[in-house]
Amino acid sequence: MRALIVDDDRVLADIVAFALRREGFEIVLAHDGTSGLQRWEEENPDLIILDVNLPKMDGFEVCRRIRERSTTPIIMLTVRGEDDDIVRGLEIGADDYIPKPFSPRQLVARAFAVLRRAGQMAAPSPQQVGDLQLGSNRREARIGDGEPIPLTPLEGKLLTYLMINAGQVLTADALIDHVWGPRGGDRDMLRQLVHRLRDKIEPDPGNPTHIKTVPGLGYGLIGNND
Amino acid sequence: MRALIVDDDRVLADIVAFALRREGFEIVLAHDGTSGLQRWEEENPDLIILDVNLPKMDGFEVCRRIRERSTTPIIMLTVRGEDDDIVRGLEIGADDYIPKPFSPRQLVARAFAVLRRAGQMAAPSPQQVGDLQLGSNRREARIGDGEPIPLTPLEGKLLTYLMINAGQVLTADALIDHVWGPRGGDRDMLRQLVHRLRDKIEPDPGNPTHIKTVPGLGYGLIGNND
DNA sequence: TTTCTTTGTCACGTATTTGTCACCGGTTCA
DNA sequence: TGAACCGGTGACAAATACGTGACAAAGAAA
Repeated sequence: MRALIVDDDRVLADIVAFALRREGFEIVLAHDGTSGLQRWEEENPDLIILDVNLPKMDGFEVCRRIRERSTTPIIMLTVRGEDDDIVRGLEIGADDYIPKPFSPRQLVARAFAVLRRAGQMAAPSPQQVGDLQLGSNRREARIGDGEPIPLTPLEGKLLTYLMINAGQVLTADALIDHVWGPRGGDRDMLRQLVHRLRDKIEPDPGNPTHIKTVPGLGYGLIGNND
Repeated sequence: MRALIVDDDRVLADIVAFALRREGFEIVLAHDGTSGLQRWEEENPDLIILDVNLPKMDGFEVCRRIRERSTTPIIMLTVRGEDDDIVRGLEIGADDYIPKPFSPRQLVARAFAVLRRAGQMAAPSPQQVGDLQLGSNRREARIGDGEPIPLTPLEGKLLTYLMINAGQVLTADALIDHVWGPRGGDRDMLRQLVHRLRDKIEPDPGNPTHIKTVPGLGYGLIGNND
């Protein structure tokens, strides 16, 4: 279980992180709205704790943007008494809100409650596709129960994205966008990256069993059901 | 089990002391902030009950100073309704708070709850990871049963944070944030700090067995299960 | 003050990672 | 048939990340 905490109050964020870690969560931290959104994309957490007041982009906006693309459970931290905030948050799609001040215990309890509710519908965030496993820090992969294979940052990014979308074919442009950002990469670089990744995770790189090529389109990770 | 009670209201302090004694605690009393801090250093209690309103140095300040050097559980006594106090207390690192007036039974229950939580974290993370031990004031480390190794304040801060998150890889930014605070440090400083810490706690600094580096990401303490 | 400890700054060597390019074989299409 | 295109591959260059040592600056202790 991985939780993303977005709060510009670093002390409070640390407290929350501490409380959740104690329950076995892995923690990803962000301290403003935009980087929160970014970390969400990169890390694909199972739970998001989101403060309302944030620099750069407020919690509502972050929540709204996440909801455009995902149903990851979101708990918002609001200032007590701001009923408008609460209503607005729930309208936008937050799963729960916790008014400050709160006890760490309360937060943990709500976190589990939200996850329990979500657990029935949400597909598990895919750390594993077929016999391919991705380490929690996205820096190592494992095939079956072989040795962990270290990945470079770009390789990790690519494989993460492929695994999240396992079974689908992703266009070259989409992959380039995600790995290098808009206007950051080109086909050559992607070809090279795929090549290097295959070298590591394909038993026979000349005859790939994980990353398939769809000529004229892009690449896809072969999922459990295709 | 030894509990330190810091409260200038001697009657209340006596009641608390009585309730805890009945549960088998040894009690240390202090009636103002500075002497509370002093008794904490001398007695190294397992639990601290800390009033907010104190002569000489208020409860927040005492709490903050203790947290600079230790994770001993702290329960703060606040005046009911002062939400700001509660938030501030938790931010500063208190483990729980009890609004006055409270029943002794409630206090005892919370004390045990806090201790239980603290005890749990003693197992997987905090003071000991693998053969690495951290002194309670986090100014010295020990490997196996070798000589204690003195640490500088920054080294202690870094190692503490790594130990709390043992087994997880922490990003360079997160580490910098935690050691120097926001916008306080840079990569160079972190590299140096890690270097110096390794010099002290790694038998062979060129081939680290405790602090592993994950290129492009950060560092992690190798835990009991990886 | 001097002295010692701790922390910050910088530069260098090395290894890793990433980007660039050229070439090859296969396919498509006129 | 052959030109154009696409993807796979290897070689190499550029950029970056780390570890390390030396030294300066800041701060604490004597």
